[in-house]
Amino acid sequence: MKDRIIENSIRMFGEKGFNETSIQDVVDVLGVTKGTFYYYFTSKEQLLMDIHLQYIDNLLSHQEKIMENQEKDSKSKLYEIIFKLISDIEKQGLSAKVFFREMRNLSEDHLELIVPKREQFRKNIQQVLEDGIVKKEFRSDLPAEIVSLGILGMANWSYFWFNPSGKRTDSEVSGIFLKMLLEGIQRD
Amino acid sequence: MKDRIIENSIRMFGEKGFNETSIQDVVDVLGVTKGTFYYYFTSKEQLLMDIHLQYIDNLLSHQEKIMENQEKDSKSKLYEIIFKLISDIEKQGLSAKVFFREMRNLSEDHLELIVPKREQFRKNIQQVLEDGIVKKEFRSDLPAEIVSLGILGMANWSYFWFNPSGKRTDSEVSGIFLKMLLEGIQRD
Amino acid sequence: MKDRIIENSIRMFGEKGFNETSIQDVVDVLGVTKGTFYYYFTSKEQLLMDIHLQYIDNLLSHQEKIMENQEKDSKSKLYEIIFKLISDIEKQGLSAKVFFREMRNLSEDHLELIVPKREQFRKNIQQVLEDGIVKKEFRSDLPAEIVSLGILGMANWSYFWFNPSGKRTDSEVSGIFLKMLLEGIQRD
Amino acid sequence: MKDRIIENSIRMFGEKGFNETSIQDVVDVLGVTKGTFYYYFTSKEQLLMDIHLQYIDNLLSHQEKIMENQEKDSKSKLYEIIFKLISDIEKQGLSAKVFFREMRNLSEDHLELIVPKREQFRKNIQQVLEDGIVKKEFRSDLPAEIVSLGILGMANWSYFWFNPSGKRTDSEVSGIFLKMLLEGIQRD
DNA sequence: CATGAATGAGCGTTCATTCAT
DNA sequence: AATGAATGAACGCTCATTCAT
Repeated sequence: MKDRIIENSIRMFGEKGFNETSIQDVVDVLGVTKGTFYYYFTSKEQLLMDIHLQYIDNLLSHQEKIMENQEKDSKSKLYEIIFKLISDIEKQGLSAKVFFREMRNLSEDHLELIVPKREQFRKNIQQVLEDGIVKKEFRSDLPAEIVSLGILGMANWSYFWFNPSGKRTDSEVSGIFLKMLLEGIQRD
Repeated sequence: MKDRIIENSIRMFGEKGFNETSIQDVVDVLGVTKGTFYYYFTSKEQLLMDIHLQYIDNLLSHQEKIMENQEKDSKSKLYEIIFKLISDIEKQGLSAKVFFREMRNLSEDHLELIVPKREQFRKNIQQVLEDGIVKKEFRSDLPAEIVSLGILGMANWSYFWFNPSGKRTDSEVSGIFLKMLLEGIQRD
Repeated sequence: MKDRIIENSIRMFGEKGFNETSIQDVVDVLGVTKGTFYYYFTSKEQLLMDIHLQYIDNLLSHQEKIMENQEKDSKSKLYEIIFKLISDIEKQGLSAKVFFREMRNLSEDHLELIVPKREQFRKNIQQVLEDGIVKKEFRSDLPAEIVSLGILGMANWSYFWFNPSGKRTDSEVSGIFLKMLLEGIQRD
Repeated sequence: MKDRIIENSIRMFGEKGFNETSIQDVVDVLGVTKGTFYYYFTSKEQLLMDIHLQYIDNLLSHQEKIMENQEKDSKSKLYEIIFKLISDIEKQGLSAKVFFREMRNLSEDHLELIVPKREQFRKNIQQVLEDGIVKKEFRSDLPAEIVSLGILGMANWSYFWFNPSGKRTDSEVSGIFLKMLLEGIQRD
């Protein structure tokens, strides 16, 4: 039941928004009553926190699996991270939507748990960049921190416009973004 | 008074969010009553629309001034557009925050006015890219549409992290982003 | 201006209702501001009172003119009173609507002025009936008070259904009502 | 609780009017909170609709029982219908008051349900009249439609003046009205 | 005469939350 | 494990009224 509530509310929060979806809305769909909800969750915000944790933990563990791979070079890792972000829109787009849009509805206490994880995700990208600089794959005159933020922006922003059933696939978009990043758009 | 209400609510909407700020909150700060608010605005959403219009119209008119300039090459124009977006965070960062975060609270009717303007802003970036391709400043094998979205993402995302009083200035960040974009991060 | 306000509000109160019509609505149509309204009227209810007075005074004075006529018999007078009520729907239907529907919005003090006039109107009908009984025009075994109330009900109720541009004219309906009243609907 | 709310609001709407009675007023009397009200009703208007339905359905079913009776002649049926209307003032006078006065506060959608029922009630009276004409109980030269409206007016209007504890009983008044109707007030 | 700004009280409604059963 | 009744605080909004200018 707890899982059913989570699944359902991801869908509803993603489609209508957290504030726009009442607990009544959620339980109505499941055919149970509000009492049931409060048996499994201490508050609406707690549910939101669960969704956030589930999403960022999955993302982080996936990212770490990519990073641990010793055989791949930094470019490949970068590609895979970007691809993961963009392809996630297709696979668990609503979770992502909730994650990016509704974080501000978390309590201070919960934010203190989520923000570092989010920051960790960015730092991992920065790590990939710095590794690549050391391995002479990437140029060394651009600060990895700002570059990582630029990459994240590019990828995350796609949640606002990327349409999985549109004319470009996730791997196409990821490919274009990687080329931009690596080679630049300037004509040689 | 109307202007005072707008200024104040930009600040409050930016800091706490649109839904999290009640009209009572807004008027309390100004020391007036709710009646006064409704003397100047027909609804809370109308106020949000006013803020949106003010922001996007300013952005668009500035962008168009940049684009009209015949003497500058496409690279310079790209830099100026990116710089405008990032430096705006300093000057009217809260307006930007409201614009990027609260659009979903606009009514259908109002969205029909805002969305095309927002899209126009992106199309203008695409135009700069396409001009650059024709003038052989930019490579021609990357689709200008996706690239424009990547640029927008990079720049807009900075609203979530760019700190005007942090260790990097707006022009530094813009410069780094431009270098990334033009030359790529790959080592030659 | 005062008259223009009255005329206009009769129309608006009649069409939309007293509570449903705001002073703003009224002054908007006239192209003036609320301040102007309060220059001419001390309150919204005062305006309603003026409308009531104007209507009932006109009705009463007309009724008294009918009653004073020495040449007419009681039947004719009854017909004329009923006809006046029903034909008024055509000529000043909205005033009548306001009068019948919105009286409850008058203050206690104002009601004390209107109710006796309204009661006077009924008593005058009763008087016509009693005169007719004395003159042997009407049967004497029906209490004139209850009969007068029945007549009033029949006539006033027509405000809810009588349509001046419908298939029956005001004089037709008045004629039918008079026949009912005088001769009864029973077959001899 | 739902029934207690309905009963109470009939009384309050009847005494003060629908618009003049706030939900706060209603729940205060019951010693509960507004939340409770909205647990049982979706809106204030929904409550009004419930009251209307309850009233007209009771009236119609009673009327139909009268009409089905094969043993009674049309005159008796007419009497019983009039008597039902007038005696109802005693038994559920406030419901009637609400029904006659507050219908305009129903929504379009709800009106579409109530108006035909109200019209059905009048049509049933017309039917009794037409049956009586066929059976030669009533004269045939008066249009049954207008006569039915006159009868309804007479009876309904009594809600504005009939006082159950006054000097005339409901059956007295009904009797007088029936005599008026059948025999007319004219002296033979 | 008329305006325009402001008030303040009230209203219908929503909704997360509680709790006895 | 789940229900259903109830709470209470807040919210967006309306509107008759006031008053300095």
